[in-house]
Parts: sequence; structure tokens; C-alpha cells
Amino acid sequence: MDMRTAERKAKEKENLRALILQGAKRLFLEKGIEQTTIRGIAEEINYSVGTVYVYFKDKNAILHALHSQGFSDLGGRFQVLLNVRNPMERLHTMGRVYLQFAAENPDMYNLMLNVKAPIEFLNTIHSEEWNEGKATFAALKATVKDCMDAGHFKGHQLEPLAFMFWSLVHGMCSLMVGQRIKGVNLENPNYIVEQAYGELLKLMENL
Amino acid sequence: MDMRTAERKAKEKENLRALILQGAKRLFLEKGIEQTTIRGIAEEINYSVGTVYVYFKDKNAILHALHSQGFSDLGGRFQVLLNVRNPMERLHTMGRVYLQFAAENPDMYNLMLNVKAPIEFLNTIHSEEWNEGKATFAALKATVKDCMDAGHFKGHQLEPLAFMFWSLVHGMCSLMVGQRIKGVNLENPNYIVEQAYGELLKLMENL
DNA sequence: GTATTTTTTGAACATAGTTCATTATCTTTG
DNA sequence: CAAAGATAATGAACTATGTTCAAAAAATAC
Repeated sequence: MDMRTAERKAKEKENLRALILQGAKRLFLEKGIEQTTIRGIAEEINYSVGTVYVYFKDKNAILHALHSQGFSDLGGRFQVLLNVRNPMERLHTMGRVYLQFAAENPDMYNLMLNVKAPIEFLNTIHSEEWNEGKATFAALKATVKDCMDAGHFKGHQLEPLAFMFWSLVHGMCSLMVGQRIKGVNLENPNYIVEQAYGELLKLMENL
Repeated sequence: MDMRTAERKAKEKENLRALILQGAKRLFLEKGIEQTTIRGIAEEINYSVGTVYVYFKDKNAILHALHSQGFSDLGGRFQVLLNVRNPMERLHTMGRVYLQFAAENPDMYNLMLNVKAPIEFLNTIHSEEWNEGKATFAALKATVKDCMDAGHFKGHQLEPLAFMFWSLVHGMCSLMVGQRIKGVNLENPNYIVEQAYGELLKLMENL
């Protein structure tokens, strides 16, 4: 095959893959994960069902790709942390950015951290590395390490401590996106996450 | 209809309802939520699909009933807390019991706190009260209140603080049952939850 | 311009949840 | 006890989904 032709074809392939993903994302954000069907995606971009399966092994592969985009978005938001010099303040801001991301993209957050599909996809192929999770947790660990290097959290262990912070913030997000907050009889359900995060900061004030 | 007959019929109805739930639970624990189908449940107990729909409005109703059983189980485990007099120790133990429950019943925990179905079921009917969640959170709040009455957590607010604890422990459980822990490159993934919980206790030592 | 390769197609299959007219069973009544 | 009436159980049928794959269409090579 001609060199230029091969190049162009590769590009077209990549474009169509991106188009499918774009359609999938549109449906996903608009109607949620349940209503995002292969037929729906195909129709959205005016291709046939079969074509979708040429570019993605199965539905899990599509959901994994969307989940990766979500982490990419989140990573972009973390860029603001580069401007925060004080490590403790950076840690606080990181939590706020994370919380805000989940609040603004509940379905996407759910896909990224709760839904089984993306992880199942990794298990069916052999590489099986959850790079998105690894990178995100590494960023958190790096920030906690900076805090410790600056003399905070004396007597604590880096990894378990970082995991604890992640769990705390993820727990709030998970309860939020899983709709387990309203219905639990809170005095002030709208602000509970902010208030609870404030309690954490209070706890950490002298550490 | 005869009084005795009506009574017996009511009992038979209740029995069949329980039988369906029992079959559903068996399938659910054995094969997970995806593989628990109405047809499977019907076959498991040697009834037809239609019968299942006589006793439950839809699949969400079944999943909601299972989710309630899960909370009932968890509530049973909390009984040990009655023997723990010191409120701070009671709070710690509560967290451990909760963590252990999730570790031993990952699919059930997922159904109780992450899966949409039980909440969707509540939304379709009108009562819409998430009693299980309310009761569980109330138990946590009561314990935190005892701690505060005993002079701990000065300067904190009860409800946000309790929500923070819940989020923290739930976050660990959620990452665990959502299989987001392995694959994140931890030094010691098997003990991370225990270690992280230990970090929390360390943080709380002087509060 | 024809042959070959690549890409796209959509009918067909398996499996879900759900409905409901029909059948079977049980209860009452004369 | 037998017929009529009420209640319970049934499973075929409908819709919708993920998935496959032989065939058609389009692009490329010769």
C-alpha cells in the first residue's frame, strides 16, 4: 500500500474512533450509562452497529475509553495546583478540585470510580494496568509527601495516610453520585459535603 | 372469605415472597448482580417468571428488598457496640465492624451503598424514605454525639463531623468493592485499609 | 478496467425485563 | 358435592439490548 494512503487511512481510522467516542460521550452525559446503547451511539453518528464493533471490542471497551477521558479532564483541573506553593494548602485545594469535579460530573465520576466496566475491560485484556488510577494516586501521594517533608503529619506513614485522604474525599463523592445523601435526614443536605470537608481541614489544622 | 382461610393465604403469600427473595439472594451472592435474572430466580425456586412479578413490581423492587436485608445484617453486627462503654472506643469499633462487613460482603455492600436500583425503587413509589440509610447514619451520629458529650471533638459540628467519618469509612469500602485498590500500585494492597484506618485513629488520638 | 484488499453494513442470534390473556387451583355457595 | 366465582400461577409474546458475521460496498493496487 502507498505510503501516503496508509498514513491517511490511519488518520481516518483514528478520526472515526474519536467520532464514536464523541457520540458515546454525548449520549452518556445526556442520558446516563443505562441509556447509552451501541445502537444509540451508531445512530448518533450515522454509522451502523457493526462499525462500532470494528473500532471497539465491546461496550466495556467504550466505557473504559470514556473513563480514561474523565481522568484526563480531572488531570487538567489539577493543573491549578502548580500555582499553590504551600504543600498543605495544595493538599486542601486538591481535595476541593476533586470534590468539585465529581459534583459537576456525577455520571462521569461514577464511571471512573464505581462502575465495574472499565476495570472489567482491563481484566479481559492482558496488560491490566489501571494507569489512570495509578497516576491520580501518585499525584496525591506526591502532595502528601511534600507536606511530610515540610514537617507535617509526624509519626504517620505516607501511603496509608494518602489512601486515607483519598478514601475520605472519594467517600463523599461516592455518596453524592450514588444519591445516598438526600434521604438520610440531614439538617442541611446541600452543604453537607462542604461542611464535612471543613471538619477535615479543622482536624488537620495542627498537624 | 373465611377468617382462617384469609389468614392462611396471607401467610402463604408472605412465604412465597420470602422464597423468591431467598432464591434471589442465593443467586446474587453466588453470581453477582448482573447474573441475577428474573428467569434465574424463578428457575431457582421452581416457579414461573410471571409469579415473580405477582410478588414484586419489578427487578428494582427485588434489589431494594435485598438491600434492606443487607442493612438488617449490618444492624445485627452493630449489636456488639452495646458492650463498648467508652464512646471513642465505640466509634472506633463501629468503623471496624462496618469495614469488616463490606470486606466480607462486597456485592451486598455495593448494592446497599452504590447501586442505583434500590434508590430508584424508592423514587418510583411515593413514600421515598431511605429508612435504612437514615437509621444507620442516626446510629453513627448518636455515637459521635456521645464522644462530643464526653468532651471530644471540641469546636466541631456534630452532623458534618459524623458525615465525614461515614465518608471516610465508606470511601475505603467503596474503593474496595469497586476494585479500585489493586492496580493503584500500592506497596501493601492487602493491608492498606487497616493501615489507613490506623492513620485515622492516630489523627484522632488527641481529640 | 479489473482484481484485491479494506471498510461498512444490517439481518440474525441470544438473552434481558416485562406484560397479560389463559389456565389451573382454591373457596364459596346452593 | 357440584357448579360458580374468586384467586393464583403460568409461559408465550413483546420490546430492547449486546454481539456476531457473511455479504455488500468502497477504496486501492496493478
